[in-house]
Amino acid sequence: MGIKRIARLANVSIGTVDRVLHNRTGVSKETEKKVRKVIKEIGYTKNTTASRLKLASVKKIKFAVLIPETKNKWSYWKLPKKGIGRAVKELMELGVEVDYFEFLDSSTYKGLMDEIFLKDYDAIVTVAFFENESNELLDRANKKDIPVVFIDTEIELEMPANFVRQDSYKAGRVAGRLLNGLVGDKGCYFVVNMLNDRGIHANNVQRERGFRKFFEDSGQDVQIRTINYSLSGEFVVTKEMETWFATDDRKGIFVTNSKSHLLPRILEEYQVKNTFIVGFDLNKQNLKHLENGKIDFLINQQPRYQGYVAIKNLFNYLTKQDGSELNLDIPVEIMVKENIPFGPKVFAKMI
Amino acid sequence: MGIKRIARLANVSIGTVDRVLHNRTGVSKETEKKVRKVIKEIGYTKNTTASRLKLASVKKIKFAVLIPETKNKWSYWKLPKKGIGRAVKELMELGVEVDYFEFLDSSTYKGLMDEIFLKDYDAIVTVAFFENESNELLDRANKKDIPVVFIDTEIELEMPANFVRQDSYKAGRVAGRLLNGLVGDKGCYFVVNMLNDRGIHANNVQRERGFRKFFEDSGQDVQIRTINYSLSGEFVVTKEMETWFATDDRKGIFVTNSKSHLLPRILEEYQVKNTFIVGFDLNKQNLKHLENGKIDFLINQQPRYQGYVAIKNLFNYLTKQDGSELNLDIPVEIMVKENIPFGPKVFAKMI
DNA sequence: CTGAAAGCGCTTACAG
DNA sequence: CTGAAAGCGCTTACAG
Repeated sequence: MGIKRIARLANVSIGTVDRVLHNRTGVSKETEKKVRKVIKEIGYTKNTTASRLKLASVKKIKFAVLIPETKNKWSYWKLPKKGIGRAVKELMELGVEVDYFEFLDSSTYKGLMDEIFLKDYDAIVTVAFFENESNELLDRANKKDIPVVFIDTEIELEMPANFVRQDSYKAGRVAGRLLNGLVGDKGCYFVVNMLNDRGIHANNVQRERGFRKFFEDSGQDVQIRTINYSLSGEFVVTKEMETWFATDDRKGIFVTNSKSHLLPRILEEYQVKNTFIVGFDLNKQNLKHLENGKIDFLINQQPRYQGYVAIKNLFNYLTKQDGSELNLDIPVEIMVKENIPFGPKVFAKMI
Repeated sequence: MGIKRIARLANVSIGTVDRVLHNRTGVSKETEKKVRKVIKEIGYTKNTTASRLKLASVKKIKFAVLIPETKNKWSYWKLPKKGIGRAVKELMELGVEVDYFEFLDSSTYKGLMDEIFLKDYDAIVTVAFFENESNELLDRANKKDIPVVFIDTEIELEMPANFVRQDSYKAGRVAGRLLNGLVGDKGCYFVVNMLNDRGIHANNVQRERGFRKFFEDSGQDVQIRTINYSLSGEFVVTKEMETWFATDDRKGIFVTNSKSHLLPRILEEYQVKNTFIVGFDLNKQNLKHLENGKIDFLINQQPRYQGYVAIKNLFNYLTKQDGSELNLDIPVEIMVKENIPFGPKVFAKMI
């Protein structure tokens, strides 16, 4: 069982077996053939644990993680980072290390990317926010044969890439289904996009597309209006919103990002009743409103799990050539008041 | 770093360090104290991988899995078994082995339990279907210091026990929330329990309790009627069902087990319209009806994941004394047509 | 082109 | 009560 057995059966030393297994030079055609035959016959598979035990001390596996800043107290990005941290901790004794690089905008992204390529990382986990920069990173990584996983957001790139993210289009369809169930087929629906300094996010665009497609496919005669708000500065109620509040009484609002918690207070102020809300992400404010019934559904992207699984799967790829899960579709998890997770136990699944 | 360093710092041999670490006898108080001090100072933690690498060859970790029969083509129990298989495969190179025992009823359960205790298993994964037998198993395991994890179903036992299962009461509440959103507060609701030979299942009872509690808590004036059907033999439409079909036009049906797929055909036959259905489990027939819109929501218990995580967490307990996750609350996963997983990728999460 | 030896961190069996 | 040696399966550095 193992390299020793192969060596014995093939009548060579374990050093030679190792050379064949790693496709290293310095083995005669003859010997190689002999060894490969035995490997195949006994159905050898490498003991990754033993391998890493040895390598942990001499050849670390180093991850570069390039994500948005997490300094902000309620930063969403704390969550994937947490998942990454947990994965790294689990793999620490197998010689895994990580460096974090946190960007602010496309320019800092570029600068940190340069820094990353100066050192020799074995794999990169990042976020595809900027098309040009993402393409550059992927290109440079490919040339150096460094695997990359993009988490959270999928955008179209020039080369095939690995994404661990929720399918935003699908999530939008799910939101359509949920609101439709509550509001009915004669309703008036609103899609609310909250924009930050960078403008609208790729995920939000896809979510709206999916939402609209849901109603299109179902052949229902519903009205859907989109409202874009800028979140730079104070959140103010515009004229557009006021007319919106005055629409007939069956309403469904789909907030395409994590800010759905901004709506209930405003709706109350304007005495808008019977309005259902679907939003994204289990942040504290959103959960509060799910709890008190002012938000009806939240969609969870399992951000912790995304980070965790990106590292784990890259590790499997690097150590076992198992790249089967470098692309991962995170399920669209539907949360209501009654199934929100509390306590560490439930969250354990998502890490 | 490691046992060697401790030995050097404490001026003893690694053998002695090992004795202290494993609380073995044959170390003088003096030496022990000295060694413990160093261990504490350098914040030593054992390298589990190295440990298992050695032990894999001399001391296997053997799991006994005692679950209902999986022979039946569509057996639900194939799923946890699959998850268990995957976990065992992942841990194989660390010396993990498993034996499966499949029972039919309480008597075969008892017989297989006896068989299990004849050999020396390191841990047991089973299902708490039979109160007496479960208590006996737990008691005997406790006496031999063998950890046990019950999956799928939680029942009250005489001693504290580990459960990896979905909270059925909570799942019932979720079902209430979902149907309520669709049917409204003046609706008439039905709870349908499908009984097999063993009578009603503990999970079904809890699901119904949660469902009813949801409406009680929400203070809504709704009618809820329970109908129990025996599934032994043919599924027939009873007089009771017929009166039920004739009730006013807003209807919600909560099927407390995996058989919700039996209803759509019957409702059609009796021309019952506008009736919403919530059921459990992503079996093929249920998914078909979710797809074609005849079932509105399905609740997933992540059976694969339950099996997987039971093994993984028992392994962590046995090798790292980490028993923090032997009790696990599997999230109540809400499925609609738009977020049903297809293909292996998505299911990867649940294994 | 090939082999023998040392070592990763831990465990065990044996010697004293 | 304590230590020295051998070994888990793999990798590396060196010798020939």
